Amino acid sequence: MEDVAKLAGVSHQTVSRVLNAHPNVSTVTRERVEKAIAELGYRRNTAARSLVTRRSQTIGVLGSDMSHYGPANTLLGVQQAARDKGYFVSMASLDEVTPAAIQDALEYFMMQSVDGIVVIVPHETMFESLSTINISVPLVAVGFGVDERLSVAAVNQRMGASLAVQHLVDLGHTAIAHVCGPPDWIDAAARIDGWRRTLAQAGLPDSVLIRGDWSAESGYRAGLELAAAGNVTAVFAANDQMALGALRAFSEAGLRVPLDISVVGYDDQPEAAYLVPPLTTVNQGFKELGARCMQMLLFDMANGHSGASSVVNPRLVVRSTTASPSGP
Amino acid sequence: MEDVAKLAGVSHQTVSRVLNAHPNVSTVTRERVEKAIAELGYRRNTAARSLVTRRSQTIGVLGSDMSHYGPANTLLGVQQAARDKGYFVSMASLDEVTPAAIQDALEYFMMQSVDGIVVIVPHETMFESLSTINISVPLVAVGFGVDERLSVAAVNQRMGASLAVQHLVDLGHTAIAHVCGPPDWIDAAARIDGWRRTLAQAGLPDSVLIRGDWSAESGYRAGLELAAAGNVTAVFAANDQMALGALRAFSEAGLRVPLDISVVGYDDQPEAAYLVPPLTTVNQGFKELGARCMQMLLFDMANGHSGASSVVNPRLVVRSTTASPSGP
DNA sequence: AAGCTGATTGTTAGCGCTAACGTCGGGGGT
DNA sequence: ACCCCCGACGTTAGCGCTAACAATCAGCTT
Repeated sequence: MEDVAKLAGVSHQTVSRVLNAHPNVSTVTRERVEKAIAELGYRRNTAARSLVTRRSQTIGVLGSDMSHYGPANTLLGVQQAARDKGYFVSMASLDEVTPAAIQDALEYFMMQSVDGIVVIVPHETMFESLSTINISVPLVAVGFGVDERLSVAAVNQRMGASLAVQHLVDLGHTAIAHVCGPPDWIDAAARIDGWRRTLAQAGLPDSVLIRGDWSAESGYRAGLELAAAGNVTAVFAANDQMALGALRAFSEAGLRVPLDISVVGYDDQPEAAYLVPPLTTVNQGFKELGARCMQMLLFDMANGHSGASSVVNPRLVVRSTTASPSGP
Repeated sequence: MEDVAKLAGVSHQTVSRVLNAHPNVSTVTRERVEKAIAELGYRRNTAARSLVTRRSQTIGVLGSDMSHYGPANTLLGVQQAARDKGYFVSMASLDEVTPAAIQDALEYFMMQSVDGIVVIVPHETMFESLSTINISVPLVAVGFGVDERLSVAAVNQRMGASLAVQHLVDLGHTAIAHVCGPPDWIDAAARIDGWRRTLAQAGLPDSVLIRGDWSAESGYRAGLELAAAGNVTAVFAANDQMALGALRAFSEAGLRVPLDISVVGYDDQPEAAYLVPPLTTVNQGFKELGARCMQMLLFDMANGHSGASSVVNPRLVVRSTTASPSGP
């Protein structure tokens, strides 16, 4: 930095002012300094800066289940948003979602003195752990229910489920099954709830609920089961993978989609549009979610813990796996 | 730190010595200091430490295609190894694998003054970019071919493919198709190569090669195609997803696995063991790969660029989708 | 007993940066 | 003409830590 100052014929402090976009620097000087910086390929030392500003410009992202579409994309969304805002992201991923592992990971982030933490661990267990653990930096949880002790950014899963189910109701379906995700997953529970409420609101009775595990395999099994029973005209699957499995099961069972049975997925994975037939599904907008996350975290970092929540609305994407039920 | 020193009745330097496990500290003093540290919940300031040691204890991990099993798990492996070695990991993921995006991400890491970089971008494009770009910290690339300009940690894909194909050859198969991954993916090319060489070594002619895109869908289509042609008794799929798709296609086509046709996958995803029938596949040992990566990076960080390479040997996992071909 | 050795501890000087304050000069009000 | 003010810089003092050196003392040797 001293070198830059010398080359530009100013003091190191003026260089600092230029770097920090301080107002009281004349245009001439600013340009001279910028030229010197470019010429020397100077980069400011993060450690020294952190030492005096007491901020690391780093946020920690705690994740789990990164092989799943949702968590993986949420991570990417957060990471991109952080980078856009000039933050670095440090990540730690949980092999097992236990209080001890969570504690360890948070301790790791504290060692690094991160400025804030984003938690992407969509399990009830995590929710419980967070209520007990007390951490000294702002923390935003992704995908949890609203809770005054926690700042939360989430996709409105109930609304997403509602969108899917209401779409089927509007088409005239009255028997709408749900293939849900595994227990302990918060999103799975929320989607079940949304499915149930929407049926109730439409004055329809509860329908078949089959437990899956997010995998295409489990969707396939559920599809076979539904095809055999033959008592529904539509299925709402809690993710696209399971919808894919169900589609295949129906095709094997000789059921035509959407003529004989309608299918709605959830996630809008890139493949969804290229399935045969293209899958009607629910888009969650992970980029947006990541951006909201950073926004909340920045707010909490500036103003202290808010306990606020930011909810992203999912969007129904109608493709070709849904239609009105054919006559009985 | 001064507080800890005061509480322990020593100088701040002695506290520093204890923290850095310096030899010349008496046991009594060490214990007193440790007690004081515990009592005050003291954590040493990373920024100040970095400022003087000139190391950030952070490595940057550049990744792409994190929704795929391979890259995602490599990242997890590296991340875990880094944490074990006391390093923090900062990540940046590429939306698109272009020289500009790569350059940007590396620049981002330089701003953060990472101590080293791990690149998990399994594309030919990345390899080309790395040859031109010159970066001032040690860099280890994952999964690339050996190149003296680059330090590389990789799974021996050719061997993995060989293991799979040789297993089929040993069972007596003579017509072994390959469903490969998309172009530009280094691993896909290496597996094709391994398949081809092993056939040649066994004195067998080249067989059917069908291009997939890693998705179950593409494996399914390939499976249908192979079933229709009926000219092979075994299939080696370049990943488990495609093997899964092929299994389904064969089942639809009335081919019994492994009686009528054998299938070998690649990756050993957790689901592989639970498919029906359980899938014979190749395990890549991502944990090990991550550990090797860190080992090489640490070496290069200590001794300057080595251009060495560390190769992890994959392991064939024989389950129930492979058997000797039935008579003609 | 003086001197040397080595183990243990304390003292000092930065690492590179920013915040706070000091300085300087030129323009406007009286 | 005088003063004051304010914008545009420079100077100084740390942020919390570690490396290098200085100091101390016990246990030896000569």
